[in-house]
Amino acid sequence: MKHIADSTVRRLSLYLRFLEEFERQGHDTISSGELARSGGTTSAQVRKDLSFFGSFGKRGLGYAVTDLIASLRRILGLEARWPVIIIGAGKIGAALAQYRGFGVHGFDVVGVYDTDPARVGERLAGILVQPDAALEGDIARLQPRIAVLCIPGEAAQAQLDRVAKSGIRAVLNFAPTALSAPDGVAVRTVNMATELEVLAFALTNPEA
Amino acid sequence: MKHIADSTVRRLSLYLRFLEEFERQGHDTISSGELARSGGTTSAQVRKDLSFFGSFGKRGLGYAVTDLIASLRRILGLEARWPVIIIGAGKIGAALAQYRGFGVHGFDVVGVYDTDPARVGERLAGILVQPDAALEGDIARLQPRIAVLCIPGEAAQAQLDRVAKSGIRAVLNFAPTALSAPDGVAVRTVNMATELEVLAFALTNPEA
DNA sequence: CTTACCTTGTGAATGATTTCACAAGCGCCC
DNA sequence: GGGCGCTTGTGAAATCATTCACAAGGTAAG
Repeated sequence: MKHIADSTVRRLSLYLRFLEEFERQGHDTISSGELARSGGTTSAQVRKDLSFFGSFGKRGLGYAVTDLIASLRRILGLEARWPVIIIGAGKIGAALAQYRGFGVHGFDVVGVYDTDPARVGERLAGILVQPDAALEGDIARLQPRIAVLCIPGEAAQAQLDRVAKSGIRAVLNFAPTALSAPDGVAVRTVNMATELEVLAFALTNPEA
Repeated sequence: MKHIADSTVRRLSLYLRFLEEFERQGHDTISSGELARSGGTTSAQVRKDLSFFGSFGKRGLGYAVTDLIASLRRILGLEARWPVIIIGAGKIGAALAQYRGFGVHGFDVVGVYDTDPARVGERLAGILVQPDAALEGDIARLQPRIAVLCIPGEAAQAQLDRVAKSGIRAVLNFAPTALSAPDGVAVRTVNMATELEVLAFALTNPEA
């Protein structure tokens, strides 16, 4: 397959959000233009994004909402559910573990881990917090595909390397550090400081 | 000023993170190559990013760490502190309100708001949760420059429009919806579902 | 002072992404 | 069936971002 740009995949996910909303509102079909307006992009962009994966619309009519949802879910790899582990049961980790939107979108939290004995044994949304030492065994047993790191920056690289060694190939990092990703491991970092700084820049340079 | 790409600003923020770390480790100077290696980019990229704003290095020697930190902070608009309000004191809002990293990077949480009477009056990291109705008055009084939305998706657009009307020009959105930004308002959305879906796509299409 | 060695800053080249523009397809109505 | 209005899918063009490559400038040592 031709390489697909990250920006394209992000937009596909966004389109999926809107299509789900459109479906709830009872719409049967939608045009690239309507989808574009919801997502702040252009109709040509929508069509180009989809064209990388095939042809999903009917000329003159638009896209069948339900079919397009199914196609996008297949494209994004959401036909099966993805087991996820959360590493770190602090404020952010606990908030994520209890976030129901996770499950709605096809991701199941199958484990939560922490090094702090005071947190081990806590129950978060039906999951018992496990000791950090249980990680390798649980990865082998539960076969999670994605790890979410909710730990301090200084611990993040070590835990990334550790889960990578156990076979995890996708990591979502909330630690405020850039990580160097082991070969073949997809890492995405969500960094609050960076997001705020981009906003500060925008406020400081209104014209840029 | 020439328009600066979003990707450039994000990298500048990343460079700043590394430079702070380098400074702690006692380094006086750093070359574009070293900075690039830390941030997973190339030396030419580092130099090009900086060149949009001026000339900060010494040929043959590299960059003076402390000076470059100061320059980046000035470029990003971090010379003054930014007052921030958090709207929504649920799991995520409360976690953010208590996150110390906020303050470290020059952002001060000056208000937390919630519509739920049960949450109003709670104390989060020294801030009392205020009723939603106090929002307009507090914005006029406290002059926050950034609002962080930690509320359900269906409420997000309305609250965005509301704070925009009160004069807020930068919003960080944690609600799982794309928002249409009023004119002149910078909005950044952090969407967990999208991040996870990008990872699911990467796992499903290892070659893409 | 001169040479050897580094590293920056930056036009030019390349590569990637977005936008344009239009032929082709479909539904509907007469 | 033919014409009209609408919308897709897609090469080609334009724009935007990254990488290359090298002249210019600096340090250090002899």
